[in-house]
Amino acid sequence: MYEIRDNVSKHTNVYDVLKERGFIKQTTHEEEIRELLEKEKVTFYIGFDPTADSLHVGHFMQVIIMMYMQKYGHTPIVLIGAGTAMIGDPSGRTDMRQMMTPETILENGEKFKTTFSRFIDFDGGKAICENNANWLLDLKYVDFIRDIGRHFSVNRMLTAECFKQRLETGLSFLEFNYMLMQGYDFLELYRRYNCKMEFGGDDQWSNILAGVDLVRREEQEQVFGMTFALLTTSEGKKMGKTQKGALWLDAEKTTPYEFYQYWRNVEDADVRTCLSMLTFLPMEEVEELSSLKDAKINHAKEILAFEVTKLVHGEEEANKAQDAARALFAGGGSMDDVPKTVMSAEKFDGEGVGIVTLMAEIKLVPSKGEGFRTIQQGGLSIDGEKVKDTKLMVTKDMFTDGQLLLKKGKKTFHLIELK
RNA sequence: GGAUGGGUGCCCGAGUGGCGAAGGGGCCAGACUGUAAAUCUGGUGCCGACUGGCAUAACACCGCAGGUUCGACUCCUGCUCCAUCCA
Repeated sequence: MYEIRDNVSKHTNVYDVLKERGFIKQTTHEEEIRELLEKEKVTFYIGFDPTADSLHVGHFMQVIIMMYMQKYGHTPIVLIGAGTAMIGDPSGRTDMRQMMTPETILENGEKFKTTFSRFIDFDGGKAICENNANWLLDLKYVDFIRDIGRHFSVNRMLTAECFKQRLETGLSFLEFNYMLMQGYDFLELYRRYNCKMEFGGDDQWSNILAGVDLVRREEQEQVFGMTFALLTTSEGKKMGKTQKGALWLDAEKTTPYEFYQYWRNVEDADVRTCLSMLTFLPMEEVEELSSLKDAKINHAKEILAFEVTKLVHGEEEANKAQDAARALFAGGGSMDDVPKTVMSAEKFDGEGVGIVTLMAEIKLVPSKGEGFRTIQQGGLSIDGEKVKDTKLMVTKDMFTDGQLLLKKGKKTFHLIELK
């Protein structure tokens, strides 16, 4: 469990804290929300559809919001969307999501739950974990459209931002229903837990409004919604995407070292946003670090990378990742935690192993063809020396203390260790 | 159900008988640098240890299956999926 320190902000109202950090994008009622958060302990919810087997950085932003809310005394409901995942949210998509089997959805949901409990305290009702499969799957079609469907105007839905794109490329009735499902979630949570707010990424705005509306119509009660900026680069591209796909929180899918490197390499222009939204450093410190210029900003990036890695993978892993990065890029330091493969020494007896074969074997390149190309283009070095010959045989005597460091391109390192 | 248009490599997208398929994006590498950006250059089917091999070996040769042809992404037939309009 990660604890947010008290010095994170001078503000006492979490609304001001979130505002200060640049999270808030749209609100249904700004003043009322601020006031409510000031006066009351509020129960709020954020939904997560288990469409993958690990959370990614986009989800993580939402988790951070919940951490802030919890720190300031409010009660988060983590809503696992096993029910809604059966439908698939069309928001911001140009094509339909692939249908998922209930088994995968269930499994993913379980993994989500474990991850959440690393950041949010579920003890003694301080947070609640719910699953909308609990009510959505048992709905009766006719009852549902009579009771809930009647509150939704198709005319209005069609004008909603989230369907705009899909009206051009095609939208099935299945997906069209997503909004009703999500709206209904809010109603259920209001009834069960007196949940008064729904938060989400800015792409969830239409869905959130649907819920706020529905609760008002069904219960004659005012509830609230708020969306948060999506994590984007200064050029508006989504952050947290790597060539391999998303940047996952699960160490199996994205190693702490890779995770660290991602943040170590963000663009100068994005340092501020990242520090502010993804770390709990006090704002003065954020300002100070992000105002560093030229090469000095690397210092800020190092802190960013360390802090975010620490948050996600713990201090020990963060230290290891940092040590490894320093050893590789700055020279010196411990090579213990550099990405590596241990291989048996006999393998390198006699003729040895072809360099390209070796590269492919340790997954430094996806195919041997790529390996040849890399070497031909001068993209590979061994222990700091550029490899010119694609026919190079790697033998035992090339290792120093049983280690050999391969470097592909500028930033990809891999250590081979003999055993 | 009918009519029309369309399915091309990671993505977008050209191509109407010689294509391992233009162009762009992305990605990889080189130069410059600060593990940044921008810019410029090269590369990007697979295999491989080489100026070679492979589509009767594959995830992967232009949606799938046949046919015409010396030769098919290109022509023909059937199927399938998508979009638009009509019912």
